[in-house]
This record gives sequence, structure tokens and C-alpha cells, in this order.
Amino acid sequence: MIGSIHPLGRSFFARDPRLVARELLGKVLVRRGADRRAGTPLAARIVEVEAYLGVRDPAAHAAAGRTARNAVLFGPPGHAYVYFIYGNHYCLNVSCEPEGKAGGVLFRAVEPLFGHEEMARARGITLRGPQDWPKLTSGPGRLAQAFGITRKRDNGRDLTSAASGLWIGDDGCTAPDIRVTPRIGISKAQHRRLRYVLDGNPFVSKELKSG
DNA sequence: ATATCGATTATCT
DNA sequence: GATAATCGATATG
Repeated sequence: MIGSIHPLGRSFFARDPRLVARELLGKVLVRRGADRRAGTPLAARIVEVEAYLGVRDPAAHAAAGRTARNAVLFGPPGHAYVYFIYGNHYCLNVSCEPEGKAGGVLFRAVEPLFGHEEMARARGITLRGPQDWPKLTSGPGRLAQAFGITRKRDNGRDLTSAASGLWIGDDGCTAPDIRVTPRIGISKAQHRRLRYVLDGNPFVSKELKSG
């Protein structure tokens, strides 16, 4: 049950995004509490993430230095960095590295555990069966929409506190085989292998699945 | 003030 | 596989 999951502490995130990304696989993203309408909590296992290293990583939003948009990446670790992309979609990251040093991990896909119907409602789709579950949360824009995450509401939110309503927990599951591939959708630093996926998990976004 | 583009997705063929 | 949709952040004048 969700009640038995405890949030990851700030020190977990105060490290190199590559370590954080690898260890986030298998952890659980949870949405519940006052910010959302009371009812079914949402929970999903993290199966695909990407590391963005900071000012020296050309593909990272932090590469151009600190701006109003990316300030959270330079702030204290364990906070949500939410950005808007392609006129349609929000994407969720968690800030990494000690305060003052930029870094983050992008959540690209999660596997729904609880709240499938509410996620479907948020996504504006109808579930015909378990075969439709990947459409809920397979892809960064999709998972953000399924969890009702927006920049206005969630940018800067502390993800290390269950009281914040959006947090990351450890339910004791250990990630089995992890595959490392190049990151998706970027135009710079395309050769770097900074995408981490649970090998063979059906909720991993299809692109470069075999990478 | 205006132009450019993006850490995507849905909907075609 | 190709492409339209869609808009805020950023750069430039």
C-alpha cells in the first residue's frame, strides 16, 4: 500500500544526475493530498528516465546558465522542475546536485500502479483494458498529463515530502536489468548515453527501445 | 516588437 | 514515416 512507502530524502537527490537517474528506476511516483481533489491516490513505478548534467551539458536547459525558467535546476535538490514544450506538453524533472550546482533527471515513462481510471480521465482517453495502460504514462508529456502536473502548479514543489502531495517513494522493489541508451528528442550531445530504462518493461516509450 | 524553436504527441498514409 | 498542432521562453532589433 502507498501508506507503507516512505519518501526519498533530500540527500538522495544531492548527487550526480547519472547516479540519481539510475537509482530512480523502480521507485514510485505518488500524487495525493490537498493539491489534487481528494479521492484515489495516483502511484506509478518509474521505468524510464534521462539525466541532464547542468551547465556543461549542451542538451540541458541549464546549459545557457540560470534563467527564470530553469532556476529550479540550480536550487536545492529534490524539487520539481516542470517545463512546457512544443506548445502542448509539460515535462517533469527532479533537481539534483547540491544547491548552486545545476542538474536534473527527466521522467520519461512510469508504470501505473494505482489510479488508472483517474489517470485516464486526466488524459482524456477511455480505457478498454490493460492493453491501453501504456497510453496513460508512456512518454514524458503523457505521464505529466496523467498526474495533472503543470508548471504553474508544480514547478518548484518539494518532491521529498509526502505533505507536498507529489513525491517519490521507495517500496522496497529493486530494479532488475537496467539498459543505458542515448537520450530522446535532443539535437545536441546526441551521442551521450544518459537515458536509463528498465530493460523489457512494456511501459518504456518505444523510441530507441533497443538502443 | 517580432521571429525562432523545442527534453512531444496524435493522427494521418 | 511524415507532419500538423500549439505557445512560452529566449534572442534579437
